[in-house]
Amino acid sequence: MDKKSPIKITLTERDESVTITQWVYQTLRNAVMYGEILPGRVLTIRELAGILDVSPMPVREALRQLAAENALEIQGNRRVMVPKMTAMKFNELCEARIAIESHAAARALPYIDNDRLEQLRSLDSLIDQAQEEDNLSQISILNQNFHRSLYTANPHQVTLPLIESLWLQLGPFMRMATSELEEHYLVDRHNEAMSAIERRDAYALQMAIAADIREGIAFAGTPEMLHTFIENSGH
Amino acid sequence: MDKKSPIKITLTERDESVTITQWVYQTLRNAVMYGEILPGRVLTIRELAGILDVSPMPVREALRQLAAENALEIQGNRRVMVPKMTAMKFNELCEARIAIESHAAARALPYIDNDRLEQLRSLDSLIDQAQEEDNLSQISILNQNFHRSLYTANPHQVTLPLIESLWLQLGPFMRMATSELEEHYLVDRHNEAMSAIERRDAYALQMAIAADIREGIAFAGTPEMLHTFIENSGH
DNA sequence: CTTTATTCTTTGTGATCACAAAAGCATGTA
DNA sequence: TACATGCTTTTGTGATCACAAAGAATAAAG
Repeated sequence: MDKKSPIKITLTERDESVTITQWVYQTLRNAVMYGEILPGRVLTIRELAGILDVSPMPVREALRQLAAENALEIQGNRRVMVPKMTAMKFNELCEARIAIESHAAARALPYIDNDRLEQLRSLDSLIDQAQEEDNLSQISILNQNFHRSLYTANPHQVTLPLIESLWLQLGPFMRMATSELEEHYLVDRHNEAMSAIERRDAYALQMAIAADIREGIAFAGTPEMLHTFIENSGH
Repeated sequence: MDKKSPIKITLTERDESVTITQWVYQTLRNAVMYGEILPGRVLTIRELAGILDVSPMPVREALRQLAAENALEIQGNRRVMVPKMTAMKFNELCEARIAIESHAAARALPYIDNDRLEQLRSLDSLIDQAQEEDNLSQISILNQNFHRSLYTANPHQVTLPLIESLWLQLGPFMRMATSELEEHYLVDRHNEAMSAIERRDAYALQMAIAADIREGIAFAGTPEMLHTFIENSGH
């Protein structure tokens, strides 16, 4: 029955107020994000429908949406798979993150009021706390929240969906990166960012965000780590 | 029957080799791109299915895909509409274009070989030609092709889908912009870009691309033009 | 043993239907 | 006039089915 790797997807309780399609979408999105599905794995509608115990219809819609967000790849022969990663593509994704996110940060800066600043401070200290506790997955989540909170300060925000698409494509590697974070995190870039925000220094903020991204993914960029990853991608 | 504006969508012959969903997707995408559907207009699956003379199913899928690409907006109450434009949002979209596209151009530069260079030159001269003939819609299309051809030189390209999403959101305004292009196009930025490419000067290329985008949309950014646009958006 | 041809199975696509939620609409009340 | 209330219609969601194309497996031929 299950030719390929059996696919173990973390299932969460479905909130009644949410449509089945939305639930399937979130479930699959998390599965991709957390690397639960190997790159290169071919996904079939009926198989996923069986695993998630829903009809094929919501799966169809969720897959199409994820494909549109570049989280999944539609092969010429109308088949869907998790895209494979390469060292070069990984590099491009990181550089794209830096370009877009530092831009988004600078564009958000004028809109940061006291409430937002307080929220960012709170997230910052939560990250420090999680870092002391070595709670790696928590760090990863809080870090994303920090970035998101920063960018969404801009009420005319248009880049966040693009940024989220990049996060989704980097997926498991963003987590991988944080797994060795402590050793290399010599400078707390978030504190730098906070200070730049308080001084209303757009350029310094961009530098801090760029450094934060670059340092957070530096190791994943090292040959060893990438190699293990690309190997899994290969087949 | 038709409560709102009747929706006049340009229909093209459907190629047999293409799925109905893909054809519907392209048709609706063009309709949004060319401003055939007013912003704020609520779209219903069945209405579109009737207009396009297909079953509701392909329309459902196409709508979801376009929504994922930020071409359409899903309101809280599971309804789909063409997003309204505001002056601020328009500005954000333009600035985002500049940030991402100049980045994409710089990243593509090392990969531009002679074939690509020749292709760009050819497009450049076609644009000059269309400009002499005042063929505005042709200019708009060729201009997009020029940008696309430049960015896709990079074989590890990851930003093009994001850029296309921005183009889609700017949609009709990119055309609007070109309608007064001739008067303001004092400097041919494409020639500047070509020259930068030949000199392998990444910084100059970025500046040329940024200027090209900024000048191409400058008038749309003027109060008058935006006002007429936002008025239509308003209701 | 390898390669080609044929059958059988799997899978995406698209159509149709049932249902519940949302929207529209008319009527009634302050 | 403005706002609430009950009814009707519209609409998105999700399930099921038929079908053609793609894949996999088996058989036949070199």
